[in-house]
Amino acid sequence: MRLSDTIEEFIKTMMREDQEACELKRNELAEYFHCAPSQINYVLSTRFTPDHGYSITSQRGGGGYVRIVRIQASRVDRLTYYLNERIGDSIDEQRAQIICRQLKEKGTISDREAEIMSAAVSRGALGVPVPEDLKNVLRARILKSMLIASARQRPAAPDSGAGEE
Amino acid sequence: MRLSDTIEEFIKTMMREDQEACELKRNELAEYFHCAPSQINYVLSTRFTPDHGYSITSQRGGGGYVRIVRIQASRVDRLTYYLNERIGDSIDEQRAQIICRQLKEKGTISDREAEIMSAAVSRGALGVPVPEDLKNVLRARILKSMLIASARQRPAAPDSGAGEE
DNA sequence: CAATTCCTGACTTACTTTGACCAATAAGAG
DNA sequence: CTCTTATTGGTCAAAGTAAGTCAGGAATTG
Repeated sequence: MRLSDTIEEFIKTMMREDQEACELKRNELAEYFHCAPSQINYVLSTRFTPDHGYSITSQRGGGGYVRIVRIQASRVDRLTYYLNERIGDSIDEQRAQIICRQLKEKGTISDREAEIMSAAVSRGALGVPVPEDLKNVLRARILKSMLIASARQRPAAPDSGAGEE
Repeated sequence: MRLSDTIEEFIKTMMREDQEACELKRNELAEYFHCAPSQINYVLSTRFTPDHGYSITSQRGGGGYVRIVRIQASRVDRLTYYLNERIGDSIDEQRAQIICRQLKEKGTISDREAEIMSAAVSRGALGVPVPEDLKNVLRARILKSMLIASARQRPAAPDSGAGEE
């Protein structure tokens, strides 16, 4: 069995115990498996991607960590679909807006979230001197990042009024 | 857990008791946590800056102290302030992230929205071949667009744990 | 044997902690 | 009242800790 597979298993076992998230120390894990620390990154980047239903956050420096969060199973397929089929490496403004609207109508994201996402990929926001092609690449990256971030969290509560002040 | 985080927590707890302000003795606190006094300054300068919504005043010499005051402003003032002063025409990733976190703590945006905004201006999302300066200009434009979009909507419903940590 | 996947190490970036030295203030001495 | 001196807090740079990136070599697979 490959080391990567062993490490993958190990992490998934941790995951099973902690249910929806687990935290690990990259260097400790590397030492435990007698491998280079970057091996851990390899495993994470090949087996714990959003497509696989995971999202990673980390922190460097003293007390650093790597946190792996499981994306709810019910959302993985749809997320994968959006990330790969609908968005891909490049997307124009109009199609991006449509996606935001659809996600809102399906209740995947709230009205506010849809507005925020739309705004982030709007012509206005990206009105900076770079070629249109590049803007579309940017749109794709930004939109995907936002979707992954929203999938990582608990589902959107249908937003109603109320707030501070 | 990191010492800095522990100290941050400690101060925030003091803060909660005393409501909007608290006063501490730098050396006492350092001794209490068995650390260098300058560690306290580190915590203050990384977690209690005006950007984080706090203002610090201090006095040296006998009977010296450090006083931490929470800044509060109306929603409209805050939005104007954020748009013009804090973000401006260009902003780096870290500062953008702090703004998202602070808006969340203030309850202006939800946890999910904070994650989404953070993701939109993250290094990952903007990881495209353009010079760093331009990325910061983009960050500013994107973040401002999102803020304006969220302000146009009804206030965020606190979607989870809510409140500042 | 070509393509893919796996694994490593050198280099980079990010965050934390400490310590040596500096600056301000209060309190007491002259 | 002025001049020390003890008592605080501030600054900054260096060392410490930990994760990320990337190019390339090794192993596996078709």
